[in-house]
Amino acid sequence: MPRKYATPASVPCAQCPLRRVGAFSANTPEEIAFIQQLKSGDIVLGAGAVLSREGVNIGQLHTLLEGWAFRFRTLSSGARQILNFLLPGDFIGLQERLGAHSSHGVELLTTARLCRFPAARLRELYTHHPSLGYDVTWIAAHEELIVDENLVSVGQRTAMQRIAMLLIHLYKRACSVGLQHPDGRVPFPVTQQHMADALGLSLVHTNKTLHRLRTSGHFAISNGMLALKRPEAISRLADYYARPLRERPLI
Amino acid sequence: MPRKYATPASVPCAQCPLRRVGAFSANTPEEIAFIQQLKSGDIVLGAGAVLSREGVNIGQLHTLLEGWAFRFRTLSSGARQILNFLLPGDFIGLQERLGAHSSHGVELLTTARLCRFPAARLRELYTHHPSLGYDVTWIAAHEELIVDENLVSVGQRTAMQRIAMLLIHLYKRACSVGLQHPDGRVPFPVTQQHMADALGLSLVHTNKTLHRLRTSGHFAISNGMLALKRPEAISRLADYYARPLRERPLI
DNA sequence: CGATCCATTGAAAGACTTCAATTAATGTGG
DNA sequence: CCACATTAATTGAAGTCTTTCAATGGATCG
Repeated sequence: MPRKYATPASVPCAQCPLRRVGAFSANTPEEIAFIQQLKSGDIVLGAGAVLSREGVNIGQLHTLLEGWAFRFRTLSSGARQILNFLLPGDFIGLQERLGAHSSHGVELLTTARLCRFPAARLRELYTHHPSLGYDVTWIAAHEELIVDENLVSVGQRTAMQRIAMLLIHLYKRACSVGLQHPDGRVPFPVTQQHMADALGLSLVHTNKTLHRLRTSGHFAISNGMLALKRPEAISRLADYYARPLRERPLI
Repeated sequence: MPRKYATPASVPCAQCPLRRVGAFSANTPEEIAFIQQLKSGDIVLGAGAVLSREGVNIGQLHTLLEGWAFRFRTLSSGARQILNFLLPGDFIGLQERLGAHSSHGVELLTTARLCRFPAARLRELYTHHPSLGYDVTWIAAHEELIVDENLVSVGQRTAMQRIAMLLIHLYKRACSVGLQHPDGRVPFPVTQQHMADALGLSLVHTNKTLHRLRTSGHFAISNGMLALKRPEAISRLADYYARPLRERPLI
């Protein structure tokens, strides 16, 4: 059930822990102060909570501070397509147009902490700090690239390749925001059903394919942690070319 | 071969024919004048021309004025995934980051006329006209929704549904920019190979499925024109819910 | 210690792909 | 304007990847 936890003390944006992981581009003190006053507060939601439903517009924008989530769409048959996974630093809600119904839902994979802004104030960002407006466009375009990548997988790769792709891709993304443990493992709160829904595969086939990949020593999952035994082999298998990671904006 | 036609006289933005079809939101004369001086000119390319290649950044942004195009990615196996189709009014190049390699290519389906801007000047839009910057974000987010829709099709719909979806979707989009003829038909410069590449299907299966849809009287294609005989039946088949069309920005 | 969620397996059925050719349509050059 | 070349559309048949059906095992939790 979507438990909403007591609102924790809101961390000041200037001290935002995300800004220390090095994945994000720096902002001026003025910009950070502006973001700060835009922010209406932090919220914490439990695993499985639905941040927003399909067809409903919550009028709020979020930045994921901690935890994982995903964007999805459901067909009338009940089939669900996961559009992309959301990790710390990701911005949520740009696709919702003011006053329009949202075409997708957002659900949390883990307990998560989010930073909240009223969507109605997004415009202020553009008028007061054009450079932040530019950043928001960057963020939107970047998320589209991730969806592109998923579409390529689902449309052109075999089940084995899709799974390899998902593993390596999420692994890299997790690492990029500092989630990697000293032993090289990263948290992996994704069930096989989630993987199936993201990759356009049945649960059964996902399980069997995953099993073969695991048996052949490509990866291991235990206690919700993912270890990639042979990253190069997985990358090759998935036909994955890592684009050099660049600093990205954080709002 | 990518023939580049002689550069035609550039149409002034204030007289842009696209602004008359009613699908686009109005801009102030100042905004239009600003866009005008940003524009480096019109170009016309022939069908099959490659506007930009995967891995290459052309440093140019375009608005498609006339004609059709598509964005795509190719795997090392040679398999190609069409990410989305581009129709008049669509903006091209937002996913390319300055200095970064492009992850996808753009190819023309028909002879097309495009309006060109230097990508390096995009920032000026935000500083001089924040509202246009906001529009650009809108455009990026909107294109993502279209890719989302494609991903849902490829991941969750049957071959029959995918094709129905593609037909109805492109039909509506073509209508929205005034391409509909009095008899209800719209131009349809998409080959079966393009459909297959967009839907993650083989050419053979695309052909056979298309054949069944045509035989059952759902649609007809002749002379590069598409007629939808029973739009409701196709929509139902595809599990397609049309979102109300709203005016969208044009840059 | 049930209840519930997630992972696992075997077997049968089916949707879609691949292979291989043929036919239709479109375009080019002489 | 016809002949030849090329691209696009069709069709049949065999093969396979993936799905669906049906159960079972494991882990977590109040």
